[in-house]
Amino acid sequence: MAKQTTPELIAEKADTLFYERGFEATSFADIAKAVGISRGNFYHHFKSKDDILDAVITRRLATTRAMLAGWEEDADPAQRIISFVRILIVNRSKIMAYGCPVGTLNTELSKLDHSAQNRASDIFALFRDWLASQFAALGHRQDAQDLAMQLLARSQGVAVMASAFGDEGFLRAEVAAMESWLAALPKNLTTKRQGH
Amino acid sequence: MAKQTTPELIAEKADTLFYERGFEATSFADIAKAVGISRGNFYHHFKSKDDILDAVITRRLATTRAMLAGWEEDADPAQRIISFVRILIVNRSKIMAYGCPVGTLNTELSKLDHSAQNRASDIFALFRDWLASQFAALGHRQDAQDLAMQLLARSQGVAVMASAFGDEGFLRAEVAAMESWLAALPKNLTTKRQGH
DNA sequence: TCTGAATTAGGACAGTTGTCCTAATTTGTC
DNA sequence: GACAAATTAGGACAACTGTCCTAATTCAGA
Repeated sequence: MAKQTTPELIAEKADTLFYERGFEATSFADIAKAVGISRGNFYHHFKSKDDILDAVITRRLATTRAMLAGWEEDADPAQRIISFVRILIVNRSKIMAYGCPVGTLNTELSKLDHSAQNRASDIFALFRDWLASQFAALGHRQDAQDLAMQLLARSQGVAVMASAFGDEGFLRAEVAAMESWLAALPKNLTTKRQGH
Repeated sequence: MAKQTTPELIAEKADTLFYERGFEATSFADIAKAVGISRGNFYHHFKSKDDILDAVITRRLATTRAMLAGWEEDADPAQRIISFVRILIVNRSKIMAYGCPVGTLNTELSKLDHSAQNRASDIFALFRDWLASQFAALGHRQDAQDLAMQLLARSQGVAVMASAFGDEGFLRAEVAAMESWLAALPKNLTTKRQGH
């Protein structure tokens, strides 16, 4: 593994802190402590806190792309979608403690009326477009985007409720229900054409 | 209308600010300005910011109970549930700007590891239990709680995505889909008994 | 080994935070 | 109208915020 530069290390630690505590609630002092550098040193790498947020979003866009690319190794689009659904299981501890990193960041930036909210929603757009292409590969050309948004929204709802109630059982039940829903979707509609 | 006491007025203005900006991002100065009283005056009514949060949650519990009671005037349980779903439409402007007040408060308090998060989730519990009793009245005795949680989660997912993308079309489409789902639910299962 | 650039630590800075105190004012009751 | 209680304004307080500066250190290339 290549050695991490200081800006990369700052972005990584800030990413975790912004997720676990929120953007506003995380101070420079918190990040400095996590990285192990002095507070005043930040401004050689980032000119403001918003700049760090920008780097964190860029980082999340990159890790999301990498994760989606990894799921592409599975030949079956249905299995790829199941990989997406199962991140709820894989990350269940963090999700029950802090919610979904993408959803909660978007929510916070909306409230702060922060200009970076548009870039944050691009992370959602990555998932949406990737899911839509999987649904399209399953033959759902007409409603690929709708199905993608539905699944994305449902995952968000699960994350919010599981975190609010600390209810792992609900999370697991909903993941199972989403997999059943996926299996029950009509397939091989490739040649079917619906009138406009 | 009875004249509002100062503590009530503080709780009302804080309620709005906590919703629109978040709990942490709202300062005493912000609330003081909204109420029109001096900053130092707070401590005669509330001994800390957490005390104000407590009053805000108490207020939200009360307004939620009142709203649910209002919906009870409709004789048809299915229509009552539709009243719930349609708050997404009624409050769409605020939801697209700030998300769901209940969900976003729970999310923020989770991240802050705040002791009031349990009380905040009680607001969700009010909705869940009320919805469950409506589903039970529709004949879904066995799975009333599950259906309530599903509908609650779906609403939360819609609020998160509609706010992230600023997508009113998605919000409206999902409300319509939830109403269709409700209409398609099997009814009059009152006499049916499933084992155990 | 020398030199210029990159990186660092530590602190100064003005502003804001939640909290608390005191003194003045208003209020309700006799 | 007098008086005790409730309520108010305004500011003090230490701690913390994001930002910025300067001087010391480390590093890379000749």
